Amino acid sequence: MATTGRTTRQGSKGRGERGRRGEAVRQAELLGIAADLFADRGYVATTVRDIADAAGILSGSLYHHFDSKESMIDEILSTFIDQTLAAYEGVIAEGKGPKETFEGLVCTSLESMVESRSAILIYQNEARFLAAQPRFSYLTAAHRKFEKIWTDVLKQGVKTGEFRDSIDPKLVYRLVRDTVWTAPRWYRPGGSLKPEKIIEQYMAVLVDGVAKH
Amino acid sequence: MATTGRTTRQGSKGRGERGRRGEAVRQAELLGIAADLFADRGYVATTVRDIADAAGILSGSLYHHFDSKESMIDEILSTFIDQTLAAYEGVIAEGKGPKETFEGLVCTSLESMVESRSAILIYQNEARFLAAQPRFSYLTAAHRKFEKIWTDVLKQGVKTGEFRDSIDPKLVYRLVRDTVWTAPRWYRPGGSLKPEKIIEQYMAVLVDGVAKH
DNA sequence: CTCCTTCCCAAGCAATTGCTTGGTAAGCAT
DNA sequence: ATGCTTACCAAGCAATTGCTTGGGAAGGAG
Repeated sequence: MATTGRTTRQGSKGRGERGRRGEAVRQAELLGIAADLFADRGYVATTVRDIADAAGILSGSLYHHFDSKESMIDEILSTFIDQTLAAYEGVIAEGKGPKETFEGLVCTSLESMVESRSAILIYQNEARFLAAQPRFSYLTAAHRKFEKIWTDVLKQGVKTGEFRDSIDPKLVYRLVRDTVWTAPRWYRPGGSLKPEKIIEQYMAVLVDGVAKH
Repeated sequence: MATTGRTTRQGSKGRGERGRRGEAVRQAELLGIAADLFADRGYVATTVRDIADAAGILSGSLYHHFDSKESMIDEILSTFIDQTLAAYEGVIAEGKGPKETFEGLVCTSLESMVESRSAILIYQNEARFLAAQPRFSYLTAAHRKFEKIWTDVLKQGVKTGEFRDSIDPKLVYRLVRDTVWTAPRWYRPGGSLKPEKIIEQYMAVLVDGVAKH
């Protein structure tokens, strides 16, 4: 096991590449690699050796940049949540009506699939298990903020009469949330199915349903 | 629970049975325990010792009933898929119109939350990773059957004019599927939120949307 | 040049993993 | 009593896990 032929790490690239760059840059690089692996193998199933291999270094070397495997997923998730929360608040800040705001939230969520696909997948797949640990209590907090943002918009829409008053905001929030956050599971970046098409269809169904009126 | 409720196999009918009837009962019992653990800790994160502990036996004793941990999840998933496929085909067999059939499929899927909650969660969380292995190729096959059933109904509805002709059957199928299969993540059996309420709200949104017409 | 820091390798450790082996107590039939 | 089967325990093994330690090569600063 110890005598794998992988000991010569630099492939085509020379040592010169190992020049001095910002630590933050290298960290972000490694986090991107880790996020991709966590996303398509699962966090527990991904070993630190997997991550190191994908990065072209040895597993021990990862610990020069990170305290632990856990702090990697921590960084990935907290960054994603900060971004998402900021994006949502940006939509709210536009001060439009409930229907347009609702559409804006759906749109924003689906759009983030392109640049945050891995993070969304990790959040969807692992957050539920991680949230039990104190370290990841911010996940539960974020969850509540998300819920408030969405349900407020739905309630407002019912009040103004734009949304049907028979809807249960909490339940509809869950439906919509599950819908938009699960799309990255089958969405393939760069595929023939464009995000715009998905947004159009999802928006149409969520707002008007599948039935003809 | 650990009471040795020995099955009285007095009849001893066919010799082919070889007295394995008690074994099937115990197996189902252990599978239920394993399914619950897989569902709320994840398959990889659940150890065979966890399962054995929950069952009140030692980990090695599990291997009297199962070849491997993998064959446990295999059994759980294949059983779930068979049940679901049968239920879907039952709805189709009623021979109703597209809208009622669509509603029947949504209803059936959500209803299965009650008795197959763990299995749905496992299917949602682990199938994507497992499907890569040849042993679990039936997951991909089932996936295709599900897709055909749903999209056929949607296409039929467009043809009869009950559904809007602007919908993309494949995309809408994904939306609906993700929606109904993700609900078990937050649904709590025995809670105050009844499945009927969820079904009613989900049906309303998916068919008619949130907007007032 | 020398010193210091950065970023990595080489080796390995303690714990945990899925699973195996050999044995045994209990039930039932002959 | 004898023999067979069932369902378990007790012990442990090989592999893998996250992580640690000690060192070494490279480059900027003095």
